[in-house]
Amino acid sequence: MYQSQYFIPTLKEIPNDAQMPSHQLMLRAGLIRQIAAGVFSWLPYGYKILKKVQDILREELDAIGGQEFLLPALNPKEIWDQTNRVEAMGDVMFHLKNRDNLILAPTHEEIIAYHASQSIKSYKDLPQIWYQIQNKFRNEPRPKSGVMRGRQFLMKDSYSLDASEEGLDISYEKHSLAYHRIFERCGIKFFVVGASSGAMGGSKSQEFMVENSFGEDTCAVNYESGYSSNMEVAVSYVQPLGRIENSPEYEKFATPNAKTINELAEQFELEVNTCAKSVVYVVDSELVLILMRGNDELNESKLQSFFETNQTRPAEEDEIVKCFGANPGSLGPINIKTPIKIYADNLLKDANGLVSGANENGFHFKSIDLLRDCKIEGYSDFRTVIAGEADILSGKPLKVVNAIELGHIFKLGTKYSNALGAKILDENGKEKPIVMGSYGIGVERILACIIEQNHDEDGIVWDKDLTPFHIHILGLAYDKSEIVQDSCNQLKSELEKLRLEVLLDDRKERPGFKFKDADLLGIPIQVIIGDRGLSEDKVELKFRKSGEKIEVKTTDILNHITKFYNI
RNA sequence: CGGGGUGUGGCGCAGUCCGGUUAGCGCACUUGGUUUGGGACCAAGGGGCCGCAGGUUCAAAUCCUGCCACCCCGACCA
Repeated sequence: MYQSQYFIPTLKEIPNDAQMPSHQLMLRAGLIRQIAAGVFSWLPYGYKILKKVQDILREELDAIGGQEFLLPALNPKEIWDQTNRVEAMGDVMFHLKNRDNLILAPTHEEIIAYHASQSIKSYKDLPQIWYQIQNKFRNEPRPKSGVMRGRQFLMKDSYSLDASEEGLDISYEKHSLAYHRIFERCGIKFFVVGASSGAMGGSKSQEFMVENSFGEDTCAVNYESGYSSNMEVAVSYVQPLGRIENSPEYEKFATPNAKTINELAEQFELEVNTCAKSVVYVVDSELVLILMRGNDELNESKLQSFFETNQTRPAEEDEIVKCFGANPGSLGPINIKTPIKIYADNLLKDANGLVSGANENGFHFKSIDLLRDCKIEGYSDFRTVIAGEADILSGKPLKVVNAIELGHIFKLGTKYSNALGAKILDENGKEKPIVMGSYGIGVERILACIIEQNHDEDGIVWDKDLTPFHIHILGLAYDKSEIVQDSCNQLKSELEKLRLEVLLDDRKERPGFKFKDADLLGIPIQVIIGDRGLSEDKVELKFRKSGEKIEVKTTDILNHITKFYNI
């Protein structure tokens, strides 16, 4: 490819709209251009590498028996009504104004289940793995970070269809392995976390995450022990409070200036951990009290999975006052004006000797015994893990990091097959719903993550195993020097015979300009060919990653390159 | 949806508070010349409905009203 004829509009300056390094570089190196918030065009240089990422996805999915589909972006609303997801998705789903019975598909579980229901009738037809690599449409409230979160985005989605839970386990495991291979081949450092299944339904679910300060998820990790978990479900080892010997009757005492746990602990010389904090939530429009240890923070995701609902919110002050007869700051499990259900964090299980609010402004109780003095409906892990706490695997400190969700694998179960009537007859002639799994990867996110992990101040640094071009030939004074032209073109055709992809900078630009552009584009090897070197029968080789530059004889250049690419 | 910010040539910005030449600068672009191994220099050019609409005024990029777009924080995120 001659660069003078290749549309690759590079930018010297960082576009004002881009914050994330990968976003900046994708714009600067001419991979993408934004067309609206969360909507991007892929330019030739970007699309070239994006297709290579897709090749990897296809190879690895084909390797586990996947079959590629091309599914429509326009879907009949009727099919989506059968799983009630038009309502569940709400504003996230794009609707059409002038064709009300169609929607833009945000994902394709329904369509897959629909096809299965039509044509899969027997356990003998299973298992199947069906996948697609296509644009999905979601009306994201706030697109951000370039292709990281868009309203139209490319997704690899696969779906497994099995006759049994055991079959699903196998399909799920196959995907897990395929995902490991995919991300390894992309050269991405990642980790896997257990995740909450959210509104998708289903049982087991894991996310493939990439540590990144711009990531929208938060995870607790310890790379040494291998512990990693989304903060939604992360746990750590913390000693429960337990019971103390001496357990007198609880007793009210005045705490006029103590509104927070810290103030209370400080003024009365108490252990923060023995103060039970009262957190009031509205769960499915019912007020509940959650007792937390000291300054532990309630984790709303854990609360939601405990109550199996996503309808939760902190109670408003007026609701609290009305129910408890006291203001926040003096709340506790005893003497509630209108008794409500009380739950407590595992660390407080059966504890005594606690201090908590007396539900009377300015007063607290001490020596509370949860076994004796109040009724706890249930204990669970409600607390948010804090960085530095002990990892449950190794006891070593946990790190809390931001992360990008690259892939997600789900055991869906029978939710969609039941809703769409995707049923089979088993060995005994008994009708059963197909057991499904769903497995997604954000294709453009892969590219963004590669660039996040492989760039420097000069530009992108592609890996030799995944790069738009293998060699970047920089012809210095190409337009003036016939000998440079001949030399460049000869090398180009020799390399192309070896099936290596070559970008030849034949533009009428000054050397410095070409060097800067080449570093920005990030092709692994630059071959710098100019009159100066050729006069001594030499060219220069620059390795983008290390920055190392070597002068080699023109007769040796091919050897160096084939060695680098192992061919 | 709440809060904040920004819209001026392809990109990055100044000018807006305090209205008044022909709207300016750097990069990019065109032509000519000199240069040519890390984003050259000189000269001459081309390119703007100053986000859109309405209003105030003799006069609006600048003041007022409404709207739109984009970015950031939050909420949300199958």
